[in-house]
This record gives sequence, structure tokens and C-alpha cells, in this order.
Amino acid sequence: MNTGGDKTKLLLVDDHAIVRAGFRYLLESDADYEIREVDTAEEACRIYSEYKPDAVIMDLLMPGMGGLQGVRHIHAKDNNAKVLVLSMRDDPIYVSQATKAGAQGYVTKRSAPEELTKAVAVLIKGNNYLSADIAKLKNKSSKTDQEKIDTLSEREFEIFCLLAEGNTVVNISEDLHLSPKTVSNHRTRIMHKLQATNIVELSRMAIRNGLIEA
Amino acid sequence: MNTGGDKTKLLLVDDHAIVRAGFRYLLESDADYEIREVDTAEEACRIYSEYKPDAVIMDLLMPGMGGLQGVRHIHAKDNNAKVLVLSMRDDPIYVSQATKAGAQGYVTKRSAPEELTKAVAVLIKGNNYLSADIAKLKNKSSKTDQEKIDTLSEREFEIFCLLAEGNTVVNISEDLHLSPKTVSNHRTRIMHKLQATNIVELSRMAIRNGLIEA
DNA sequence: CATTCATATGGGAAATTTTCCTATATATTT
DNA sequence: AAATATATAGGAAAATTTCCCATATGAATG
Repeated sequence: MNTGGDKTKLLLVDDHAIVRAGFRYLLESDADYEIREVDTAEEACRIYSEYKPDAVIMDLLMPGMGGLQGVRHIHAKDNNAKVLVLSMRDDPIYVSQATKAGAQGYVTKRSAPEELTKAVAVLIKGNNYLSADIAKLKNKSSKTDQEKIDTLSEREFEIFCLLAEGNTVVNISEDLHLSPKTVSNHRTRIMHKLQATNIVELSRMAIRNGLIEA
Repeated sequence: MNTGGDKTKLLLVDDHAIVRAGFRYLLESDADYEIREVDTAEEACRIYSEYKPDAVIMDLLMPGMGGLQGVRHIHAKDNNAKVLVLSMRDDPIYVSQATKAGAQGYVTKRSAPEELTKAVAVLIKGNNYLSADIAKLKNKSSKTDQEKIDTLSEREFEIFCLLAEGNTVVNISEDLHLSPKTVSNHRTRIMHKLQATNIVELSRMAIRNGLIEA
């Protein structure tokens, strides 16, 4: 923990030196932290046990194992570890993934500076923090992609993947020995279930969720 | 190298044990290799210098640094390293990337078993190997995505990105204050120039090339 | 300077695709 | 036995896409 009178220790994990420098600047002007920086999740895992930081600030998109894996590893080492995830994306795709991996907080590059320091303070007190813009986005799309995809029947899921890969209705109907009408109707149902307004949204959803590759 | 009388040493890098097992089986029934397996590119880099394999067989899509990075690292360690890239995708998107990274060979999961063993043998003799199906695909789509995208005019590129993000023709026409007919005609031209047969292919091309996010 | 060329713009008509509604068959659950 | 979910597909209307054409404009070229 950090029960003594010594400084609160932070570990800053990001592959961009500029981002680390920015975060360090913000944090140091907010409170008297002791901060250590590393540029890979691998390195973070390596020094975690030795450095024993009060909180880790972890970027998600990094070369190597990536931040998500990093969070998992650190959480495995110390299930009281406090990890604030810093996403360089706008959308909250990784929020639930990060939470599952063991993160207590989630902010994006778009978050206001005060939010970033506040998030760190909140985590250190032992609470969770979800950035305001992310919370808003999460609400907007009330259901996650995964939840929507889960409502598809087996056949629908099969056709969903084929459509997402760019196969045409006629193509699929030939592959599956069905009438084009059948596939076309499945298609419409799938779009409804996934709340997609066109086929491109559907395809991107499949890509985002790792069902197919771009 | 391996000038002595000892066995030819191979390093098999793939995160799927089943694939490694399959490759090992094929290789062992082809020649008397000494084979070592690892499941990450990181691990491969770590043991490369110590194991000094005559050739490395590397999958591209792996958790962690990924195969491409792995090839680069190994090539940096030993610029005589022989690396056969094993792609789990059908399309040859990564061929030039892999070659640039320092790979001497490229085969896919679709390649015939004899091709896989042949590729390894060819590499060890010091030559390059490109699998037949990949060569065919490369010819068919003689132009790379980038080259095709480069043929788009400014307006076309603008509309290309909007379409790729899932905007409809009518939507775009309103945004750009154009007739839906105009955008629709642009759309058709774009599809021709990019040799896409439908809008999903177009979108995936944009995602693959980092123009938009999934 | 006239001409050629690429580009941007859109109309018209045909072809295709998508949607919406309906209906049947089958399997599962209650 | 009845209700429910799913897979299948037809018909008709609506929407989209393609293809061909035409015009306008600006840049490049002989």
C-alpha cells in the first residue's frame, strides 16, 4: 500500500515519450508523486513487483504484449493493484475488456487534464473512475456489440460473418444452398438485431470484435 | 550456419499448438530436422541467438509483438537469418511487408503440405520461396491497395473515406451539398478504381490501410 | 490560343438489391 | 397440446446501384 509517510508511487506505461512527459507534468503539478516511466507493458510487469507502485497508468495500444495483457499480468501478480487505463482511442470499445482485465479506471486521450489527475487520485483512494466522455458514449450505445451479437441465432451468426467479409447475398445463398430471398431476409433481421443501418457498420462491428479481419 | 554433420535446426513460432504440431509432423516426415517450438515472437527472439536455427518458421498473427515484428527483430540480430513466414490469411497483404521485414519465404495455411516442406528446404539452400497460390493472387491483384487508392482524385478519396465509415450515399450528398446522383456516380467510379465488388470490400480496404478505424 | 484531358457535377433508365409482409415447416420448451 | 423460436422462401413495393450520357471547369500541352 503506502502507509508510511513516503510519497505515493506511480508507474507510467506508454510507448510515446511525449505522452509520458505530458502525464508526468500534469501529475507533478497536482500532487507530490514519485513517478517512474517505462515504454512497454513487458517492462512494466518486470519492475512492478520490485517498484510496488500505488497505481499504474497504462496505455492500451503499445507494441509488444499491449496494455490489456499488461493489466492482466499485473493483476495476476497483485490483485490489489490499481491500474488506470489510458486509451488512445475515442470509443469505449475496451472499457469492459479493461475492467475484466483488472483495471479500476479508464480515461481517453480526449479527457481533460483535470480528469486525468482526478482519476489517479480517485484510484489511489481505492475507488473506480470512468471518464465522463466515455460514460456518455457507453450510455449512448446502451448495448455493447457483444450483447447484440449474442442475440443472433446460429444461422444468423454464420450469415453475419459471411456478409461482414464482403460476400453478397447471392454468393452466400449459393454457398449455403438457400434461396437468395432467405439470405436476404436473414440479412435484414441481422441488421435489425445489431442495430446497424447499413452493411458497412455490420462489417466494422465484426472487425472490431475480432470475428473477421479487415 | 550449420557446416558440421549435425542436424538442420528449425525454430517453429506459432501460438497454436495444433499448427506447430502439424508443421512438425510434416517436416519430420520430410527430413531429419531438429525442431524447437515457441508460441510467441518474443520467445523466438529471446532464444534465437542461443539456439541459432538454420531457419525460422513464423506465424504472422500472434498475440504480443506479432510475427512481423518478430521477423524484424530476428533479422536485426542476424541478417543472414532465414525466415519463412506462415500466414493464416488467404490474401497476400503481408507479402511485401514480410519481405521488407527480412523474410525469405511466404506460405499460407492453404498451401499444400508438400509446399510447406519444400519452402523450408528451399530457404535452407539459401533461396527464396513464394507459395504458388500467393504468387497467383499477387498477379491477379497486381496493384497494391495503396497504388489503387492513389489513383483516386481528391473528391473521390473524400467520398471513399465517408463511404468506408458507413455513410450512405444520401447522407454524403447532404453533407457535401451534392446530388445523390453525383455521389452515387462517384461511388461507382471509386469501386472500379479500387477493384472492389462491393462496399464492404471498400470499407475493409480503408481499415486495412489505416484510413479509418474499425 | 485552341485543344486535349482529367475532374466534378448530375439526368434518365434499367437492373439489382433491400425491405416488409406473409406463410409454412420444424424443433424446443412449457 | 400449445406456445415460441428459428429456418425457409414468395410477392410486391421501395430504394439503391449501375451504366450511359452530357455539361462545365480548370490545368496542361502543342
